[in-house]
Amino acid sequence: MPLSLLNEEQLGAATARFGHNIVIASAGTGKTSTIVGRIAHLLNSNVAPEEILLLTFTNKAAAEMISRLSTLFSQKIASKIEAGTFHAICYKLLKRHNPAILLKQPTELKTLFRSIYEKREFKKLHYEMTEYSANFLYDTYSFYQNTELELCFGDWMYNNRPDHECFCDIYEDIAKEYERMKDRYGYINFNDLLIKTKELLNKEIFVNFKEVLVDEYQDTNSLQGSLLDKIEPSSLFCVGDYDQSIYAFNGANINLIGSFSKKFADASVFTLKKNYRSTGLILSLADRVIKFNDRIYPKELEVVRKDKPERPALLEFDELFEQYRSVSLKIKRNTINYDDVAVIFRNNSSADGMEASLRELGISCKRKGGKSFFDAKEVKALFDMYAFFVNPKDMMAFIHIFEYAKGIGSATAKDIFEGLKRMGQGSAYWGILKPDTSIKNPFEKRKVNYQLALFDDFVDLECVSKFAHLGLDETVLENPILKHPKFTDESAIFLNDFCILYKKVNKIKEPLAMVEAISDSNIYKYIIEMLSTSRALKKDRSVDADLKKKALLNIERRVILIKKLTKNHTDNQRFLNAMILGSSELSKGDGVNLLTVHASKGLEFKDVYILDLMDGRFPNRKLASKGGSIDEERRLFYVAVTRAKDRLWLSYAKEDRIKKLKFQPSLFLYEAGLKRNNDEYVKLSKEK
DNA sequence: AAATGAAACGTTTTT
DNA sequence: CGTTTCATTT
Repeated sequence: MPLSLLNEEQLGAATARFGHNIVIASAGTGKTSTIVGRIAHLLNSNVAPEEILLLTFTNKAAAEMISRLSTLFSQKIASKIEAGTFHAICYKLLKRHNPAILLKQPTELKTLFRSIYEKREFKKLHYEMTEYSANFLYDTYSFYQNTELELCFGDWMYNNRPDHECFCDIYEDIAKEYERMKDRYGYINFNDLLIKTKELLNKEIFVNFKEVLVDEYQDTNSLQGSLLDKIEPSSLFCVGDYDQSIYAFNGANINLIGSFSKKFADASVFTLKKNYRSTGLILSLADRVIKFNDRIYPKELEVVRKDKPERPALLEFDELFEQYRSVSLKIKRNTINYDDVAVIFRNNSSADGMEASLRELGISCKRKGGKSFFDAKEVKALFDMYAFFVNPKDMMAFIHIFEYAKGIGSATAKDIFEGLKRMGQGSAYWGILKPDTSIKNPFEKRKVNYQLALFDDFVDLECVSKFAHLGLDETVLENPILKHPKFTDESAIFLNDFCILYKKVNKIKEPLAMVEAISDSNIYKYIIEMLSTSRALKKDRSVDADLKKKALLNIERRVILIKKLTKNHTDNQRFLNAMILGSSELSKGDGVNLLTVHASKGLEFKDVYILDLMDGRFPNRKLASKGGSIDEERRLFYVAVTRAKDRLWLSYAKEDRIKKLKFQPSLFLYEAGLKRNNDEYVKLSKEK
């Protein structure tokens, strides 16, 4: 019985009556156990597993809790519980009602946004003002969608940035066209998952959950909050910690947790105070610092551990890389098991130096975040092909693939895609596999720029027979798409290889088989040949054979990793979706954990080293202008510190010799009482 | 419209 | 430092 393992305060929360319950759970107080206990209690009270919805911040967290439940109950019961992130759950629901949706990577839709943005003329209206960049506007729009529920984008922009009044209409218009374009292509992004689900709940669809549980409630944003309102469960069980709210940049609305008991008349508030994780000295350090923030709920942490603790230590260094090297050395000397160690930092930029230093000492480490992995061109290319094969409507994927063909850029690639669609009666799928050869001209007549007079309109199509000598596949041979004047022998072969692969993968349902088919194909080999060559280019434009070999090996390694990722996946669509929704959740190998503070959320380690505690870097003062606050930075510090179970080191360097920067110690080191120098402290405090 | 070469830039965090 | 964006050429 899991409930018997809970302490009194946890048990009280876990067995709370149906209704609106909020649990204020400080770091290390057994939040996860309480949620698991709560679900156990529900199941014991004859609530059916499919009547329970568990919303977590990461899919990993959801999987962990479900796995814990499956040991308590049966696997069969545990797997029936709806559990996942807001986004994952919404995706599931949407897909059920509209199977045609295509979830795309955020950067992908940014490209679409930019293409719309770039057609606008700002300067003609106001010479004296500079408009926001497409990038900034996209991010701002995304933030708007997560936080604003009433106003339209233009009005919201006007309220927030009145100096941009003259552009607000254009901004709004861009956003509207962006929405239209997404609709037209069937694309959706992360925000749309929530927005469209909300719309769905507004009309036809009802979901019926006896209880909805929300983990990490402090990081819920207004949009997610409104989604909860729409679901309107008869019983709501939210768990969070005000002091660990670190997602303001994503619209996390700290007021949701603060106003919970005002919003619901029947609300019960539970507080978990007993900390099992950390030593008293670590906790008192965390507590000293977080006390500088305003309190919403009173909070005293109770230290449960009575073992004799090691004092958290300050590490001071003259130079940035000396810090990384010394900390690495310290880890080597101090550590029995590298997996128990975490190195935590505010900015990802700290990771490279640290990783290099660890590697130098032969210490293995793992970094969270597949960002660089999924951004690699060879990975993108593979997944673009994958995406198109699974979903031939995906025009952007098609364009990206064909940009690799010599002489074909995005414009021609689009022509080809539209052409194939026409050849297949509206579906590129048939346009490739069974083109309608009776169509003489598959291309739209377009207005070309006659002023440049560079190219003719596509009135005079080339003859398909000019590729007869290439020995093309029968489906490609007669395909009128080859009439496009941009096709050369080389790009015709590219198309040919593409079609052959398409035919081959057409019936494949297994992700692993799919990845293998793609990576073994001629066309993929052609692409990685291009990539490795360009990576091995020297200044005099000759190819460094050694570098090229290395580049190919790197690519191969990534392909192997992709193959590994297909493990546990049996469905193409789901695999692809998981790659997008959980692209940052993979971490590989074992060894020291290198983590940003954000990534460390919810984790715990015996030994924790916090790096680069310099004013400007942590706290990151650049962010103040962008909606960040020193309070939020302080919460980040609090989260980082409370990851530590046994030992804690706080480290900073006085200078970056490479970038020629001098640093002051972080304000938080003073607040923690680790540094005493009143002049500096007063100065730093004033700056906030 | 695409390829090539030059310059700039950028480092906050996540689904 | 490596990638991304910009400008120039074909």
